[in-house]
Amino acid sequence: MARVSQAQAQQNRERVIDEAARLFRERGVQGVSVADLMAAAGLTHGGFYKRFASKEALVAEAVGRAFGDLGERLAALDERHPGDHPAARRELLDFYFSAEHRDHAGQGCPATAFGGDVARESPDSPAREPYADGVREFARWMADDGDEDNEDEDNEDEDLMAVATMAGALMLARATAGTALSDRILEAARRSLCTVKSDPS
Amino acid sequence: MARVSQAQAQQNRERVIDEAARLFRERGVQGVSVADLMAAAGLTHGGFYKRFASKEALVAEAVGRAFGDLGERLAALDERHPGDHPAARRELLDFYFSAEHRDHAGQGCPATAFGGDVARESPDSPAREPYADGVREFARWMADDGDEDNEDEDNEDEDLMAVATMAGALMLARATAGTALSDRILEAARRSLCTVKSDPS
DNA sequence: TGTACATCAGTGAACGCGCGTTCACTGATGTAC
DNA sequence: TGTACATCAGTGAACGCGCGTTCACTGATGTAC
Repeated sequence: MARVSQAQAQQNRERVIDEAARLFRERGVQGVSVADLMAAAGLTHGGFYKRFASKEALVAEAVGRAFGDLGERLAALDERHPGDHPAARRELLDFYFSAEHRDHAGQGCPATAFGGDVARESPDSPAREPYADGVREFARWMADDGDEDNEDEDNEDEDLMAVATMAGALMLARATAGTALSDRILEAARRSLCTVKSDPS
Repeated sequence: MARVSQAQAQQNRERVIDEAARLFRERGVQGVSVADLMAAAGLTHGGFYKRFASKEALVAEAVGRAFGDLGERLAALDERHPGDHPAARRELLDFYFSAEHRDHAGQGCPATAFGGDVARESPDSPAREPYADGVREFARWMADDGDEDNEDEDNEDEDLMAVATMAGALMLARATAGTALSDRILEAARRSLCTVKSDPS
């Protein structure tokens, strides 16, 4: 097992990014070593720097990948509820505030899972751009009322706040996991957000 | 400089906890070494294990300290607005969503700054209890309408959601710091929360 | 109040370990003819 | 289509470094008389 076809090499690179997107969300950027990542992708650590400039560069790609996966998931929700964005949003919120989501950060919301880590990256860290882009897109999806045109500023605010409340509630629920408070937070969030925007405005 | 009076020793211990509460919030638990902490407190790292069982044990004390400081701050706000809790809450929110608060996590909200780290601690980590206690107390302060008695369940939900929105907005603002989005998030949060509860219910 | 000595807070060197990163090497892949 | 060889994806050992933790030591503090 030494040289490998270009197609295989590209696949290997993608697999490393996928594993990074999962493991970084689950254990934090500092909680996963380069060797861990490469092993998770079925490789040895030595080849890492053939494909990535540094661990920091991979973090940026992992953030982009995680938000990309979220985008695909959101698009799939819209396809399952054609012409009924509020229904898609309701289904998202149902998952978002589930114990399942709280207990599996690795497949979950990147805004929450990467939030603390990106906040502490240096101001010019390459991870910041994909993170901000991802949050913007996420808020836009929450806002999107099909093709209606009530896109005033107050609405934008409201949808940013929906994302903030979602990320905050999920973070608090995870940090208090195992207590009754954690379940209360998830329930309160579901109640709060599912009633605010689920009726056509 | 070797042995030191018991009073001095106790003061030194407190100083280490204070520095931990500050540095852990600023750089994250994994971003600060035991040697860093002891140096910040003006000591050498060797003596650490005379006062603390482990770094993990100090994390728990630092979380408790940070929430304790928050509690004192909230009490001081109430004293500055006697009999007018909504005004105290308004003043808190004004600070909470300020650029100052976003840019100085070390002195800021522990629910936000410790959230990601505590979420990733093991289920039986000693940091979890002070964290959950702190969040409960914080939500209770947000709820407290002086001595009125509209403490029904919906209200509890509402105040948990206030804390979730605050923590989420602050985390997102920090992770997107340096972009226009960050300022928009803070402004939207201020607008959203300052109007919801500032009028007497 | 003064002396003798045990205690122990803090020091600094050391421990094993895992980190991010580098590099000489290997052998299948891709290519030139 | 077949052969000869350069390329380079992945390997595994090694690098310097900083981590959490331990420990023998020091000398001022606290205490017994």
